[in-house]
Amino acid sequence: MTLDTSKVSIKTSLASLFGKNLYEVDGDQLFLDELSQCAQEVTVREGSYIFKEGDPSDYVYVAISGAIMLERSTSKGVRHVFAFLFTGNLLGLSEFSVYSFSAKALNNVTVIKMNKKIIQSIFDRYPTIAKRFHQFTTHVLHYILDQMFIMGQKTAHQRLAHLILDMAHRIGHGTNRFFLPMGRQDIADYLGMSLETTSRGFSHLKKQGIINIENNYKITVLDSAALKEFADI
Amino acid sequence: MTLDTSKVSIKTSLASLFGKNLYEVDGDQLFLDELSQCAQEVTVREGSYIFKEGDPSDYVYVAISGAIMLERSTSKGVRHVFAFLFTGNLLGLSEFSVYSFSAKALNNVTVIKMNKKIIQSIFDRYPTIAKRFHQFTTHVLHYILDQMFIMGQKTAHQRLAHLILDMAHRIGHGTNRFFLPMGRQDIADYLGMSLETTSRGFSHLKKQGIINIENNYKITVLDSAALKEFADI
DNA sequence: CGAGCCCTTGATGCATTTCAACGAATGTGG
DNA sequence: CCACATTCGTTGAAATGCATCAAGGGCTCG
Repeated sequence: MTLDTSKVSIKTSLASLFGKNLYEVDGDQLFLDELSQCAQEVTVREGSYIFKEGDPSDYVYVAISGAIMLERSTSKGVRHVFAFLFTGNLLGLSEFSVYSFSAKALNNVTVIKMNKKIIQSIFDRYPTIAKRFHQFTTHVLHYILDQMFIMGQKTAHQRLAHLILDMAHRIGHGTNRFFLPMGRQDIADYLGMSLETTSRGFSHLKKQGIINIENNYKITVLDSAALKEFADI
Repeated sequence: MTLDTSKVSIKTSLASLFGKNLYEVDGDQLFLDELSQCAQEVTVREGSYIFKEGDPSDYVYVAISGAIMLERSTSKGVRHVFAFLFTGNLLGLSEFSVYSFSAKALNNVTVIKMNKKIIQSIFDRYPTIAKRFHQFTTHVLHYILDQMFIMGQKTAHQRLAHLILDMAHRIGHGTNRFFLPMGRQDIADYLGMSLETTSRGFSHLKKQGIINIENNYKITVLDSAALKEFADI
């Protein structure tokens, strides 16, 4: 169980988690050495689960590459998608003994898998790292609050516009062309609408000349200002 | 700026925050002594704000009595209600420099007001307390996730049924009779629906014999099983 | 008693879901 | 390499849910 912390992809992901200048701070190299002892690089194939709702929450994960979907289902089979995660995002930070949702790989995914108990003990000895970690939790809280706001306030098409803007930002990193890793049904279950409404939303934005769609998944934002206006930001 | 930590109401609230056996743990009396130095009991009149969105987030609050509503407004005047808080709930745990929402007193409220910087320094010296505090953050996360799940749920009336069950649990504490501290508009802005739909939802549940309503605010759950069935849990 | 506030109820139109059919892309076996 | 099945997305039509507009009722307080 060792982790190559000199690998660029891993560096990038850890930096986005614990702070950009992680490798510059005094004593952090020690932390990284310890981390590499309790961490492990794992690949997960498209469609399979990193962990499932109800599994003992023994590990914390950091996404290195690929796209992950957090979902939960009711006993009656109704599904809800909580989030889409990408490089640098953290999974499984529950304080509870079991995960309260499942994490599904939308494509081939690599993650860093860290033993929660060991990482906890590391945190006890590196309070600066622990603080950064907990700051991350409140950032997540902040993000979810925004998401809740969107869920409550917007019409279905506006919510979709907001998702596209979010994806353009998180996947496209500023460029206006990106590849959606999830299907229409996933988006529908994320935004709380039907599959058909999602599809109509895409079609509508395309007809308006605001976005372009190739092959269902390849999206280009043609008029970013109009999209923002439409999303009512 | 001193706090009477022997007062029963304060004991109860702190216990619900930091753990039930707070007063029994070794060294925690010391923590409480320090806390009492940086904390203050404050009363807030009905309708006024404990803090507002954009205020510098210098304080953390714990609700002692009364009901609090967390809300946010867009530039265009659209309001969203994030949460209703009661005895023992924590407010203002943002890691950001300003609050990202406002906290309004729904009735006369008393809170413990704690200086964030001082409490932070206390946490540095009492890691056990700090850990409990951060655990609380993830509990909030958990709660909000549930809320998001409900927001994605099918019908408006189902969401309302969820809220009633939640209130029965949190205000009524198991009994089936409780007093709603918020108005129909607040509920509407919380569940992402119109005032009228909220009202119709209440009327519908009343006609079905599932709940009873006196004086608009006094609610009795007559058939808890039916209400759960309706909420589709 | 009247004003003001909040809640309720009704009517109407728009947004969204649901049902259903079709089309595009992908993969499989003959 | 071509039918065929399968999966996923699109589109249309009908039904339903919800918001909006509008009016009325009950409560509280001056």
